[in-house]
Amino acid sequence: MNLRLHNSMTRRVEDFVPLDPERITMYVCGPTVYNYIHVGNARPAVVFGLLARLLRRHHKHVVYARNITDVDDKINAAAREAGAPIATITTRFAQAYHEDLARLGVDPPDIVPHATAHIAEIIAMCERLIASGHAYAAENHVLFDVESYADYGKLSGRSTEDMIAGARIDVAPYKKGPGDFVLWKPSTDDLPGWDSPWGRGRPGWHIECSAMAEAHLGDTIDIHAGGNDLMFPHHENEIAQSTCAHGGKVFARYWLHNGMLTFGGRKMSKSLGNVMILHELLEKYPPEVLRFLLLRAHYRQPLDWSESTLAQSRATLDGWYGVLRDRADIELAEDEWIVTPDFEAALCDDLNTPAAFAILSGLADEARKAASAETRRRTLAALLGCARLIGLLQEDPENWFKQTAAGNEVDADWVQRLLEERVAARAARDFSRADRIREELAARGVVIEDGAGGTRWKVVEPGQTTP
RNA sequence: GGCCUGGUGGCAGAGUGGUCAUGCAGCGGCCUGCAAAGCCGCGUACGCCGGUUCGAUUCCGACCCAGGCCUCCA
Repeated sequence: MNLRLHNSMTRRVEDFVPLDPERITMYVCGPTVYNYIHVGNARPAVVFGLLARLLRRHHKHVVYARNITDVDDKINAAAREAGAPIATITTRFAQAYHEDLARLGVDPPDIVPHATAHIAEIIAMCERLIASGHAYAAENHVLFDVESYADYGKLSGRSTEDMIAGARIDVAPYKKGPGDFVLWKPSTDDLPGWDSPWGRGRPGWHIECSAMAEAHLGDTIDIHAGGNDLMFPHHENEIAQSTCAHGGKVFARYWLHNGMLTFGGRKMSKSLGNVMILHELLEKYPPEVLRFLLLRAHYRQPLDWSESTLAQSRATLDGWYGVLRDRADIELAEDEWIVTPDFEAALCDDLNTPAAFAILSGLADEARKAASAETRRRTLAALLGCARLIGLLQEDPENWFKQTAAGNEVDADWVQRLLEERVAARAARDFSRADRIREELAARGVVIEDGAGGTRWKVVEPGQTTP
């Protein structure tokens, strides 16, 4: 495998060469757990989860950490609003996060560090940064001194002057420089807090990732990934903290950033209110449709979420499942499934999932049309193997076509009864009656197909929007 | 205003200096009692203007447009 990845730090696609081939380390920024996530938040988990899967195919020891940030002012606000303890909120939504992602076919990471379990490490890192002159305490805060780190701004491509020119930062009086950011801040009695050398307080936003990456993965990690909206200030600040806390050692060797999901042409974001909640989408759509849609565009590109793209995704998967259903006579054990070199090469080319799907379509085509039984068998094994790698076509083909959307429950016995009546009508050449039965089924979203082996049926989305 | 992406056929979406992406939708045909599914066939797509080149959608420059970051954000 020749894996190539786009490194945001250099802005180019580079060969991935691990620091230690015996232990590959990857850190992905996870959610702040104060509510259900929206699909946009699921994109990095899906995309970089796929990357982890790819890495594991060729490296014995991949250590993949994806954190849970469970201390944050938004959590405090959510807890107050719900009248519930903070831990109730964070536990509930962290669990929902893991469950919802599992349904999307995302493998759990090796390590899921929680910020509140690393307060000692956070405090220790603050102390080290103060001792080395990169941070200072002021009015019960600890702040990072941006001026002390010459490379500050390198990842996001901005200079300290640019940032000051932006001037939208509220400059607190205790800050030495306007760009300095908080590592530790004081807590009032009603807020969660921990004792520290600077009084009772809590960590600022960025320090937890630096502390957790260090604790679990080491000073220098291979891959650090997240949404491109985190490049500044979150990742920039992580780099500053970690690099300075580690005597100038490189923090992350490859920075990967996924593009944003858009909805109605705008970034899907909580502040704009144009979000689609993953938990709710999973009630309405087969999870593979959501997963496929998330992988249909290259991960660095923006991806628009719409009824149309959902319908197109469903239609494409229907086509592939149709092949599986028509080839159900071929017995293939899972260990006979294979991943073709071109499919893997597409994924290894900076996760070019659209190219990989083009290959999958070709395999589906061959599996259906191949003249020889041997070729059909081989291409079907490839279709299943490649699809499994990318996390699709894992459902039973018959069930796939009978999946119902919420509010469109179909009684299979009822369908069966009508189909039998229709068989009788057709045998009697009473076609008008047969057609009335078909229309009755169609009204409930059931489409029937007469074939050599009898009549089969499938459910389509009621009121499905035509792309 | 600064920094950064991107503008590809009806829609979605890869890619490339010189025959092909791919998917969805559509159209014609075969098949079917009729459909559906399947099969066969069908589309002078690369924002605009210049430049480089034998040749540019692909490289360079200007312009227009869209989006992202600069504030919490995947």
